Amino acid sequence: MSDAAFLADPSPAEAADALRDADDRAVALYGACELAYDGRATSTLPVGRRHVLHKPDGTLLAHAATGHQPVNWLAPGATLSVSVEDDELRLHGERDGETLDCRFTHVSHVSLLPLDDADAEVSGTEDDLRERVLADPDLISEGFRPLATERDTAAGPVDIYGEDADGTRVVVELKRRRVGPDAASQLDRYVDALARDLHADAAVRGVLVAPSVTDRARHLLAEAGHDFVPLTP
Amino acid sequence: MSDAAFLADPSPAEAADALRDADDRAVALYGACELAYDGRATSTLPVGRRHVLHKPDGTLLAHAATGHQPVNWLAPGATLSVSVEDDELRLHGERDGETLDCRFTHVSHVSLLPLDDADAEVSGTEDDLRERVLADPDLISEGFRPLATERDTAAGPVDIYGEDADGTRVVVELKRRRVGPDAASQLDRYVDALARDLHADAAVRGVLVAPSVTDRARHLLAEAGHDFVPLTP
DNA sequence: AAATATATATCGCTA
DNA sequence: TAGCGATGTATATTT
Repeated sequence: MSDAAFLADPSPAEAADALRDADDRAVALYGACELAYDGRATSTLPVGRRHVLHKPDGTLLAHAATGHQPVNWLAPGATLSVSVEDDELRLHGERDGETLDCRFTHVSHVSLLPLDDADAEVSGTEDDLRERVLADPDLISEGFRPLATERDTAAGPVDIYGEDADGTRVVVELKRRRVGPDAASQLDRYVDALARDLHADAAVRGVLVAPSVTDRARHLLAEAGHDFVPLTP
Repeated sequence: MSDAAFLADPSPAEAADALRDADDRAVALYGACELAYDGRATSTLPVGRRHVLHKPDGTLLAHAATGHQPVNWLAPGATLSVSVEDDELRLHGERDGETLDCRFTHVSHVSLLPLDDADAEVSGTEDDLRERVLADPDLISEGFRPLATERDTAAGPVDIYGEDADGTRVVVELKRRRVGPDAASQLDRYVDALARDLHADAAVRGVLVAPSVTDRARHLLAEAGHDFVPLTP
């Protein structure tokens, strides 16, 4: 792969050439530009100083002064067109009917950056929580026996499906974070679906496993007769 | 605000000084670094070439070759500590019990970038959809009369609350995108809650407004007796 | 390609 | 501050 390269105060044509010669390098642009997105919604931004990053996978990110999120972007897979019109650098990204246009009134800096890809090994996810429950099923309730993970139902796959000490079928829904009403509804859908899958009169117990639960979710769980088991990943 | 500044091949100490002198400017670093995140989860990445952006609001973003999402990050509000140890630049970000450490084995480039903030005017949102329905309530059903928006219930605020041509109470839930089972459950919660708020025997009709629905969601709606109105923002 | 659920989601609003 | 829902959510997995 080519080396990193940096251009200070390039002309629009030089900036355009840099973008075209990027190969597998990411391109970071700094300058003043106007942004216009159209696709899932429509958004325009007046000229302002931004940091624009184009990755070799087509990702296009325009960052303003604040926030984790780019102020405008295109997801991976976009194709970029570069041109110079009226002595201005213009980027036109397109992907799946979405477009993002950047009109640079001034380009202050262009960097060509070889970046390494890397999958971060993340732990503390819902998968880890599941491993923990499977390793010690008594965490759910004394004598709980897991029978399957990702068991399919009409409502979708259930995190853990198993049996109580007294033979009652149990649906376990795992959440790594404090849960709200959505998780209670989700568990409810699974329990309903499983009860039908089995038999009209089959008793199915629902268990929500999470670090904690909001009041409203606790209420929903109680109403539906489901249990909550506090457990932190 | 200070001007933009660019440093090529800075020493670790020079890079650290640049970060400390950033004032209200964002700092973009390019080089090889090892990343370690700990907080809501745990993640480590071996040394690799990355693009790291630190914004004046504390946001810290580390980008690898692919993807919209940073490979590691801290949300706005983080505080950054900069140091040089073993002749290496080290960043330590901290926020609300979360930490992100960047150990640079080599810094190739540092930029100090004044960025403008900007709120993008976005159209095509759920708010726009609501305006459209309020302007032409017949879109819901012939003779529908909106009575309130964001009407509070025990389950949360309802998008639009109103009355049918025949006086039946109606709960309208708006979605700007194709909806799945979650939206059907949400509408169901609202309808249940409103029926209780009013009277035990009050009939409440649920209407989901969205461009389209998935099969499973359609089933859930049908089971609960709710209606679907196709409408694209 | 479509559907479904997760995420270190982030962001904005409201009580 | 916590809860709650929207987001141009992105991303992974499975069908």
